Amino acid sequence: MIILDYKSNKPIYEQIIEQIKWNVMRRYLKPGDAIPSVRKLALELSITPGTVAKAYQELERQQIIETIRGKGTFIAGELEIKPDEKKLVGIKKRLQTELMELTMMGYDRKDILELIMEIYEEMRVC
Amino acid sequence: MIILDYKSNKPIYEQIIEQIKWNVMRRYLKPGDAIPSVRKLALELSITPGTVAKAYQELERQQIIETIRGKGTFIAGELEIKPDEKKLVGIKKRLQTELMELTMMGYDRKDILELIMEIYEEMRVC
Amino acid sequence: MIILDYKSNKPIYEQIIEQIKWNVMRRYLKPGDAIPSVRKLALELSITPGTVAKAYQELERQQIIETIRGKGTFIAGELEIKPDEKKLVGIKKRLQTELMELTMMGYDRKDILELIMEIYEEMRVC
Amino acid sequence: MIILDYKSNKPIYEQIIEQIKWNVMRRYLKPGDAIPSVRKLALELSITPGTVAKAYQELERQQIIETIRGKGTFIAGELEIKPDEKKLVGIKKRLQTELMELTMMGYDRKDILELIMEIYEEMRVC
DNA sequence: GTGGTCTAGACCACG
DNA sequence: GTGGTCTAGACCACT
Repeated sequence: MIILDYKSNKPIYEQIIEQIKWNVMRRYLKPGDAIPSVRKLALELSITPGTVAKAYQELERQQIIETIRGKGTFIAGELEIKPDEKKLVGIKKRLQTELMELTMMGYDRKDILELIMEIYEEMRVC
Repeated sequence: MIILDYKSNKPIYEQIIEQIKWNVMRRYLKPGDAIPSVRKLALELSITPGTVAKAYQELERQQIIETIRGKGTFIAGELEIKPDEKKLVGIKKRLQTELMELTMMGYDRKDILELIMEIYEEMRVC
Repeated sequence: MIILDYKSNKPIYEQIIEQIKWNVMRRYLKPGDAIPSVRKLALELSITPGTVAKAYQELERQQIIETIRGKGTFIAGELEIKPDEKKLVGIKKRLQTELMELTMMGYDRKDILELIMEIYEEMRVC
Repeated sequence: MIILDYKSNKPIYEQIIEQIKWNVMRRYLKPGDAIPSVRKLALELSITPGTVAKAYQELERQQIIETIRGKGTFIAGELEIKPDEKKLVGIKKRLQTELMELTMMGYDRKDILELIMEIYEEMRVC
């Protein structure tokens, strides 16, 4: 199940990518599982097929899904967990920005760690 | 000193906002300090004054800076430190996204907390 | 329908903000209603899209409207109704100025209250 | 005594005009009373003489003060309280805008009248 | 199509 | 000198 937030600044297609990746990681979707066709998902989400197609293209580029012509789209074999230094640098930069905002809102070290823990737990449940 | 990354997807005016906030938080800029005029900073950064003005206006809206008509722009006296539920929700959402990315890269709870602490300490170095 | 007074000292973008707020308050625009696109309104009013965009961005910050990427702009679901101390101080200052002017024109307490009531009733006519 | 708010959007010279007019109306300044020279007031307020001069010019145009060459500047003879329809229309428009803002902040008829009364009483005291 | 960002100018009021 | 507003374009990402 994918839930979209149309008001978010995050593009719809990125939200789809993120949620499918998350489902794969949490093993709700396993290698070989079929995922809905572009049209079907587009209908389900009431968005244009182009947006879904864009998400699927990116997922295929990242080798998370595979499209088999005439058959459909499937979760790819195995996820590689490779430490990506470049990606980590980006994450750290963005985390730092958010931590700065929190600090300016009056959050101290304890508050921030508590918030992070809270978000982490919420995330594991969903 | 403000350094722009023209290749970043982050808008230039947001980069300016972030770096000025940063300088305020690290006490490089103190209440009452003047910041460069719109035109001067625009010249320095080789961008148009409009872009700098947009950044300054947003900073004023957030009460980080104050403009005095015909005089210039200055760091505001009191910093906010007011709880803003809406803003916090946005921050939490963005933090969750980053935490998800980390989890997908193999980070567990301990690793994440360590990373956050590391970023926090880097940030606090005054 | 928005009517601009080009001779007014009030900036065009503020006039747009005010009139849209006005229409929302009088229920001519209801939550979920679409408002004209930036370009369309700009054409209608014979102004540049940038000016309309500025008005829309301020309205979005005030959570009067919501923009959905690639779709358009809509009246927000919930209207604020949150006490904003800073904003109230500004309003009081401006009201005091007008009350002073009225007093200097010979209005006493009764006259002022009558005038306020008259303006209020005019405004409430839905 | 004149008190300036440098952070206000209201121009300094307008603040001076407003406060002198107010003092005249409240009879703290009576016809024939001398007011400080441009330079003296500028020194007192730590502003440039040009700004004071601008205020005095406007006050003279409105026949509230008179400049006698070589003698100084004085409060003019009698204030005419003439109902100025054009001015009243402007005041009503601005009052309506503020009332709209208050209504959108959740103020009802009673709240608004109370606020107006409160502002009116504060004004009479100062 | 939509809004968001940016450029390169201009004019204005203010001090 | 300062910031505020506006114009008339442009390019971009998203849907």
